[in-house]
Amino acid sequence: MPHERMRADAQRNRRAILAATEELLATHRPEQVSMEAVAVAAGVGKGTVFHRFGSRMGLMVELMRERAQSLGDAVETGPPPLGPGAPPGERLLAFVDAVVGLVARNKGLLAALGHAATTTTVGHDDSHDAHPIYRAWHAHVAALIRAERPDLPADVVAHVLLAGLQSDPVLQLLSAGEGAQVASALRVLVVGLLEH
Amino acid sequence: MPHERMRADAQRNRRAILAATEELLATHRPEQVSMEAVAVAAGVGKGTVFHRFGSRMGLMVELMRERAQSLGDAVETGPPPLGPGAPPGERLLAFVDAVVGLVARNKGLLAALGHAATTTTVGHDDSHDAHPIYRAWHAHVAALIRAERPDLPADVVAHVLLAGLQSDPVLQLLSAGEGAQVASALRVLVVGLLEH
DNA sequence: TCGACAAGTGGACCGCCAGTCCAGTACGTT
DNA sequence: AACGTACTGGACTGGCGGTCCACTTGTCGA
Repeated sequence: MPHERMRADAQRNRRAILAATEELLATHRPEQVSMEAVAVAAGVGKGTVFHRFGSRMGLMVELMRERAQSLGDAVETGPPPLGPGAPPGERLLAFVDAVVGLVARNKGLLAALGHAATTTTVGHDDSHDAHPIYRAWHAHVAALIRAERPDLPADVVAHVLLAGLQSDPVLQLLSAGEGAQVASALRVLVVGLLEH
Repeated sequence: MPHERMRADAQRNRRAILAATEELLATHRPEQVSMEAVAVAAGVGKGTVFHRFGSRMGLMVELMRERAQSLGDAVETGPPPLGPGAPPGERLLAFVDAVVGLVARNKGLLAALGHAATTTTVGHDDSHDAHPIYRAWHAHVAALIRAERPDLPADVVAHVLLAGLQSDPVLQLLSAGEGAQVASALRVLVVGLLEH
């Protein structure tokens, strides 16, 4: 599991594959970034990609995890208002801004995750478990909402707020550089939520 | 274009295909409802399905259009609060309720639309134009928001609000019969929006 | 009533993709 | 140096959306 215990060539290929995926995602539409294309761009065989990441979903999640790492750290141990210490309302606003920024900076990746989620073979019965990053974000947002508005079904409200990050039209706004508008729209909704 | 001018057998097959799609969507996961499966279930050839609807997306949009017809009528010419006459705020709340109800009643269809959108070959350059039904809903919501809050970027806020209808986690809540919670969560957001 | 022609039909076919398989390769350990 | 194992690559599979075209069948004017 920890990358440090992997064979040197495996580590090298892991990095090459992640870098190639990033590169392709930055220059092509997500559904054009096939696993084979990634393998070719990384200079490895298709089997290697699947051996390492298991599936398209696994590859995308891993890439997303790297991108979301610093935000996760900031939320858990960083300084307020993102980190612990500030009142929940402020933390929520800060988180929304941060998350929109993160998604905007990685336009194609969220779309690719969504694409992978609907494309990936659904052989197993546990069907739809969202990717771990979404789960973490949702848990955080729901907890903050619950702290300010215990009267609301925080889980559901959190899902609705985060839905924008998976919606095609919003993703397109972000690609078009309208990240600031999306963030401010979300802020308006959150503020309205907090002010009873 | 008008279905009445079609040959009798073509009309019959059109209905059979739509009915079969509905049936399959109600009993299987959307990504398992392949065009071939639809053709078989309808008792026609694959070519007929494509001749009539052009693509997977076209089929799903057509089905959605039928389902959304009565809502569209109610909004344009029906009685308040859904139809014209009531203040924008009330119309917006009524519309949100109605739309959540509609989506809940057609669980699989929205997911299938989303799936079609990401799956469908993207040969042409006009890339992402959302399906007409989403466009209509968005225009309506944006207009109502603009009427109550001219200071906000109504388009963007409308996209964020409607995003829930395309988000997998929310769609799952709806499938689980939690439609009422989703509707109330959206109401809370809208109310917060309207109360400055 | 009938014949002709456009509209409708069906299913073989194409290219593409996620994911599998396994024979071969090369790293790290002793 | 020699060995076992984890890693590697690419041919292969199954299934998809969509195309093609020879064939059939409603429709409508004469």
